[in-house]
Amino acid sequence: MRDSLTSSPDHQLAKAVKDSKAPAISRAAAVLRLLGKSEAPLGLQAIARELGLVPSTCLYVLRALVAEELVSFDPDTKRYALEAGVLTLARQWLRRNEFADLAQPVLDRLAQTFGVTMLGVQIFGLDRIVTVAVSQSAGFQLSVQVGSRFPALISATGRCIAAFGDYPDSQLEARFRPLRWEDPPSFAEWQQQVAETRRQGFGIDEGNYISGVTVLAAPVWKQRGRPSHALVAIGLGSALKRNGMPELQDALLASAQTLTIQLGGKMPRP
Amino acid sequence: MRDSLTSSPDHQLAKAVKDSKAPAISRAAAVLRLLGKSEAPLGLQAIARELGLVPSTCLYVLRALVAEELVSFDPDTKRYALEAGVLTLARQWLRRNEFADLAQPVLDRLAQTFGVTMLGVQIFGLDRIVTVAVSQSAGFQLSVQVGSRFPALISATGRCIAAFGDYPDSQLEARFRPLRWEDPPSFAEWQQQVAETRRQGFGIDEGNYISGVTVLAAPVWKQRGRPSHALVAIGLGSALKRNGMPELQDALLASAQTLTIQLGGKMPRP
DNA sequence: GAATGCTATTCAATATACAGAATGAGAGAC
DNA sequence: GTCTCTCATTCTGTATATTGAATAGCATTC
Repeated sequence: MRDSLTSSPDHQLAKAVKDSKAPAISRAAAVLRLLGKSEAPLGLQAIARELGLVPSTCLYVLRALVAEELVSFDPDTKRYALEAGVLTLARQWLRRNEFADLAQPVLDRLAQTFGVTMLGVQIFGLDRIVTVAVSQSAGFQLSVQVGSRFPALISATGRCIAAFGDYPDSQLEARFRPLRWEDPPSFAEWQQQVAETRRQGFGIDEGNYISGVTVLAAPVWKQRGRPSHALVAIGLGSALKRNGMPELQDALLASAQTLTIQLGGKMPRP
Repeated sequence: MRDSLTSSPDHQLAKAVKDSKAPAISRAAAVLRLLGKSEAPLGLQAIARELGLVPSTCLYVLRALVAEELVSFDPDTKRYALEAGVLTLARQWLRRNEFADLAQPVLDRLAQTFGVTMLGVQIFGLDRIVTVAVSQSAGFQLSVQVGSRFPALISATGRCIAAFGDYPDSQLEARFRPLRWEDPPSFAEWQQQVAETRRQGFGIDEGNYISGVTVLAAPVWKQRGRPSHALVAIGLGSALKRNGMPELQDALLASAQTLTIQLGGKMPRP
């Protein structure tokens, strides 16, 4: 997901449209994502220009999306925005997502016990991870955080993905290079940390991703092979050291193993 | 949204596909909704049969949705299900939904003060309402409830929509008839309650929708005209009577009026 | 082990969704 | 007031998405 500065016709979209036998769907998804990213409702031209679509085609896409209640249309301003229909889909997804269900009480318990923010994330290969469950020790604006996306190899979860995913180094490096850290490790340093992660069973990011913030991640398997999810603990570095890192590490690892078993998965080495 | 018993090719979909200039999008939306409704992942044939689609067309739709990460595909079982991409869209919608943002603290306060479950809902004409924010006095599985849909005229919110929407009686009755209540009022009784709602400024449902459960709803306006949202309080009838119904009514009405002003709307009678 | 269901998938013909130009419809400049 | 610029929208021919049949895979049954 490259940030599009001002107006750069979407190149990836052009390819997706060409290859697909249902290009309207790629266009529709691109429109939805653009509307999601935008701070304010957008007009037809703005959308068409940003995505490199012909205005008339774009209009038909938008009309179809409005008819499906995925996009709202204000007849006065002629502006389009996301509609609540997307919420309904998300709710349905959450309802039958086993991992989110099973992880939630675990996250709540760990967040409360150790005073950290806990995430349950789903892994999408080497591409990215998505937050699917959240528990915060203080305050509770749950739903706004669920659904966040991050590059796969960033922070502690990234070290887990690299450690247990069995990817060739060349692929890892290609994905590693463009990452943005506040305090970036070198690829060599990072590979050592990945090796350490493989040994310990969980990953640590000590202020690399965000200065002063320590992140722990333990992988969860749904099938044998590559991990499908992870449990993540996020805390201020100082707070974590005081509050017993070792205990949190043990608890995190144990919870991840329990979840793996509940999901019918298999840890890599018995 | 008619419940499709077993296998009834979707009639509404057929019409939507025909009228639209981008039928693939209607098909895609129908597939997403079907996958959302389904308890388990579905195979290609099952989806095509249920929606009345040609299997090959359905395959292309599914492939496009998989490419957009809105649908997941298990190569072993050849089954399709909703993917986490829908979550990301929902999160983006929530982030820039003014009503949900403004309503959340209000709902939290009312839920805690009166020991009731509070909802913020968005109104879609005479068709339906969608829950966009939730606060429960005990326990907190927020996200799973957000996104729920109900028929527009059901329960207390329905009386508000009828009272302040200025719809012709014939339309109201057509929408009223098919509603399912546990203890259904007659249309005449209901119209009296609607009149009462117009007088009081908020709607009450005392055990009609669900026996033993009292629901209060106060409308919120985003523009002049028809109400766009509502605040809803749900409690056991007995608990509500003890805990000071009048106070809750006043607080609900006051909060709805405050929200209306914050959203830049206008109450009907100055 | 062949046969019979069921799947998912490919393929070739054609109905139609789409691109691009032409037309309306407003908003602002002067 | 008129002109102009930009926006949304309609119109029309053609590349192509969709269709329905044909193929291929994979269990289960006989």
